[in-house]
Amino acid sequence: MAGEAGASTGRRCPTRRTGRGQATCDRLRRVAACLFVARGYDGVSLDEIVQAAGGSKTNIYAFYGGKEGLFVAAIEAALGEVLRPLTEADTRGLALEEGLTRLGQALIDALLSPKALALHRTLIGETGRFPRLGAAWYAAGPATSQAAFAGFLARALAAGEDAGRAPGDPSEIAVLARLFHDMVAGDLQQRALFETEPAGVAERAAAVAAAVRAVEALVARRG
Amino acid sequence: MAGEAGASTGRRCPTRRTGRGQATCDRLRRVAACLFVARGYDGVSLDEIVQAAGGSKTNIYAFYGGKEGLFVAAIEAALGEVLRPLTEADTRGLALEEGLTRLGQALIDALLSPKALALHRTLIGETGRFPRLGAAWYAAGPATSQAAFAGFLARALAAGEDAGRAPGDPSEIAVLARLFHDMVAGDLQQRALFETEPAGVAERAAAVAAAVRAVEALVARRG
DNA sequence: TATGAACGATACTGGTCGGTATCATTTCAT
DNA sequence: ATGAAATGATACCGACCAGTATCGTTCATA
Repeated sequence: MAGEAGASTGRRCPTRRTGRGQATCDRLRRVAACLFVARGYDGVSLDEIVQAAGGSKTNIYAFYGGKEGLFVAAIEAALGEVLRPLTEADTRGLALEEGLTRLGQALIDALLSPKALALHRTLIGETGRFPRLGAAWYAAGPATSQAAFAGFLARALAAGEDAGRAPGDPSEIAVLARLFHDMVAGDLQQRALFETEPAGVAERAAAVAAAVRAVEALVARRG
Repeated sequence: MAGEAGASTGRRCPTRRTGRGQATCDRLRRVAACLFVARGYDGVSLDEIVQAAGGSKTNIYAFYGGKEGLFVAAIEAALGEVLRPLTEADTRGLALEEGLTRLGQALIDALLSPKALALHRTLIGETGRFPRLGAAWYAAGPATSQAAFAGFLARALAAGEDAGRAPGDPSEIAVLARLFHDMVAGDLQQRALFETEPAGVAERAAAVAAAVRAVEALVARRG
């Protein structure tokens, strides 16, 4: 409910923010993001954030309207960074197998990173209290990855060796992208989230390879 | 740390539990399961559980050793029930497509049920505090489903129309089962967990159908 | 039925936390 | 420079909560 708007009572949102104020505001958000991601909403107290970031609780109410506003701002800022390596991967000119393998590796490495796992855990627990954040996570996560896969698939299938075939219905490509995403991420992510140790390099590579082989089989069989 | 053992201090664990006591013990666990699953560990107070279930806080310490013990007992009891319809599904004698479709439907319906979603959300948030529960969830969830798929695949491939082929390496079948599981559950489960409305019947059926088609393509191509 | 253990209700304790109030200090526009 | 606004530090309030203590009531067994 509370964004960056002013608090209901007490200190008003400043109309003329100081340079120092802006720095404190940013510092609070960064520190809060670390702590919230690591230990969840209820696991972190405002006093702890203030102690680690400097400033005072007064700032939190002036800048973010309260604990909930700070949480939303901190998480939203952290969301975009998780899949950065995937969206920035350059796959132009790569053949189907090579490009999918590279994208799949980037995805699984991003998803199994400690930060992504912690963010996932924190967000899923707070989707009830902050529905907007849940939707934002899906958009910045699975939806973004699938779009990246679909973009590459469309190019690779249009320009591939079997270019004589149908160029690939967009919806068919979207399904393919979704299946690939799920085959790469599904099980390894679940295990990383619920068990203690995430999968090692070999297991990740094997999962990606299996998913790539499956997509190739689907492509070869498509009519 | 605390199972059903006695509390560290205060009232000791009774050596001769009364009939009424047993009933209260069960009622506490059932009510606690509902509340914990719905609102998480921190979201429920002992007073609330006691008020809803009858009995008194004293029982919680006598029977379960404290809040953590009650949480573990309640969640563990709830774990086994989620995938009941999947493990009880009878697929003997069914062909590949029909059996996979039935199993896939059972899986997705179980995973998207409100109870399973709430349990998933609660557990994932508490995996840090209760690692044992996270592992138990994976074992009772994905691992169980995959085993069910693998069992059916082994039978179907051995007895199928193309029985003349290799009977199917067990590890190959396990990979196939994992891929099928992930293709059925992955995206729809993510969306249900993070967005507000779970997918409808049509979308579920489409996801299952796509996964079944993919498995058929893989089976046809295997060598 | 008598008796000791198990159980239920309730109040209390020590601690934590979100949010507010207060006041001293710093910043910046004039 | 100067004063009004912004910021920092701190104390405080009310609410909540896990866990304990106490005592009256109920049950099971002998």
